[in-house]
Amino acid sequence: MPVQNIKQYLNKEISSALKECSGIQSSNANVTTSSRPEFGDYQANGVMSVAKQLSANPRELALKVIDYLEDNSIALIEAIEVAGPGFINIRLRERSVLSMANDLLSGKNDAISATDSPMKVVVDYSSPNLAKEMHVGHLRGTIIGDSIVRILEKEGHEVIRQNHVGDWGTQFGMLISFMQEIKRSDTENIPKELSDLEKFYTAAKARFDSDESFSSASRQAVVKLQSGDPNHRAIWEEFIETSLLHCDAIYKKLNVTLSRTDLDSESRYNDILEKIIEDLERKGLVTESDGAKCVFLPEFIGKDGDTLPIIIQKSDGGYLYSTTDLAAIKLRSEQMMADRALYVVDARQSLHFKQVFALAKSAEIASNNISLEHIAYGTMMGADGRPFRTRSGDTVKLIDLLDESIARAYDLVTEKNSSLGETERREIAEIVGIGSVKYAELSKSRTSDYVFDWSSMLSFEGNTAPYLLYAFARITSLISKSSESNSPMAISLISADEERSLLIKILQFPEIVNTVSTDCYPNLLCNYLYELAGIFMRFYEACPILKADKLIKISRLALASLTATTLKEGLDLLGIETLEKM
RNA sequence: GCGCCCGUAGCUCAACCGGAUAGAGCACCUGCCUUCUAAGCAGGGGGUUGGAGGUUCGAGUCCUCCCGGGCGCGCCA
Repeated sequence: MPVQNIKQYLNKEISSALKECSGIQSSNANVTTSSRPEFGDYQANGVMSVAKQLSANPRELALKVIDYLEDNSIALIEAIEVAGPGFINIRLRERSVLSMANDLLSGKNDAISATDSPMKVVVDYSSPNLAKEMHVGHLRGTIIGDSIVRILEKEGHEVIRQNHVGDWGTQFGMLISFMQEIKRSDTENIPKELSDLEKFYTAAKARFDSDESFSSASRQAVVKLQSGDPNHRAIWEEFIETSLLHCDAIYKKLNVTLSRTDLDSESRYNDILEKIIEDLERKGLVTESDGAKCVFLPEFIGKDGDTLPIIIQKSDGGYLYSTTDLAAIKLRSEQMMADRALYVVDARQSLHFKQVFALAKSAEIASNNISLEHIAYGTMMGADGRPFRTRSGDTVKLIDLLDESIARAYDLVTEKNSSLGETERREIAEIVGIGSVKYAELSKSRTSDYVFDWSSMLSFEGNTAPYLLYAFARITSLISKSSESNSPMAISLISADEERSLLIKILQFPEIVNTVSTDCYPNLLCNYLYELAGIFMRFYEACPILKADKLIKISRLALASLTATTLKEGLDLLGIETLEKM
């Protein structure tokens, strides 16, 4: 079994050595990559805390661990030594590193191979509200979710995408009522502007907020829709289809893997919502409060120290988000038999999910075998530090942001590379523009709120997608210029520090991917790829390739080629396409 | 009022569940295109990690308090 994940491997080996030397079974070597290059390639930080438990001298314990490891001679390790208060510093053996890399180059091993414990994972993401067009706030969940899905699949898990679109809420009553009003009126100049769903929604909302009789008609309309009235149903279907066409267009443009078959609309649960309520009632969990059906779980305390309700049915008989979510959990647990269900949703909904998950578990709607996880992401803020809006108070349409990014990329490629033909520049602009926007979302830590800013979102310098794409394009160009491109390549020697750092960085790719698939932080993958590209750039500046002696030239070309493969694979996992030229 | 999240360079963000000298990009300054793509590279200035205590070999990270911000808290999703 070849070593794939170096960190994991070292951690396992050193941890067991530490257990052996200390007698403490819970010993963890806590191996990380070295914080400074002069310390080596990896370091073990765990000896000190174990030594404390024994009240032993940490350096002495570290020495014992090293002796033990040397007796068991681990091929990967070239040098190992104690440093500072009890760190263990490790330098990898060049021969082992080269052979690992060459196994990747020859195709003998894959950088990411299928896990031996595949899981069935439901990923609920994107989930726009179909009453309006997608706006910039929908970008984050869509992009992060799509990256997580790609990574899980790459690792060999079975992934079920679920786009839990909002198509069944109160706003549809409002839209239907408004549509009926327009159809009744004979004024020809009111456009039936379903092509601009956003305007239609805004107009309907204005009526809803200003006219009492309209808003109560709207509420009745929802009830009619939900009870299956054919007229209401027909108008509703018109809205949904229009809205889905918008979504399809956005997903296509964004290169997001969602399709119609992944739809998990709220409306599909309509018929079983009643059964969910009955089930909860039978289990004695439901309390009626002010006419609404609620479940009170003692661990949730709200205002004034009262127990917080989970409302599952409104006093007018309507169902809520909580109800459909419970129904979705039931499906995902009982029928899909998922091991994990990931909800990639804005952090502001964390209380909602805590409640729903807790209820699902205690009411046994979800089995004990499913792990329900809210993959929360931070809110997009405006420059004023409040959730993002434009000056007029409207949100920015997602499609406008994407088009702007592509337009700016087009101007830039025209300026940088005017010799390229029109269609080629359009292609480059598309990939650079979309890639930049996606990368801007992915590269920030998932949980923190972040400020929306056109210029940083659409920047093409520094830690951005174009930086990575540029590194890739340089390598493609190199390879196409070399006459050796067809001969089998291998990295035969390391003649410069830059080569060594690049090589080791490449081999760390699986470590990162593995971390992201469990913790769902794609920004770690972005950081990694940025560092990888940065190391490549330095290597490229410092080490001539095509002009080098034949042996070195072939070796460096192979290294560059492996860098390109890694970059491409990584960008692929982020859902970003690569370019041969830019 | 209660709960969750956050406060790191002028700005936007990192920091691998407590590790060694807190890193990038933008902006600013200085170099590098008759040699593999300058969307790049090399270098410079810029920090009491909001403040005060505490825990220990070691704290941006953990605990307490304070200041400041965001979000959530009964019929929206």
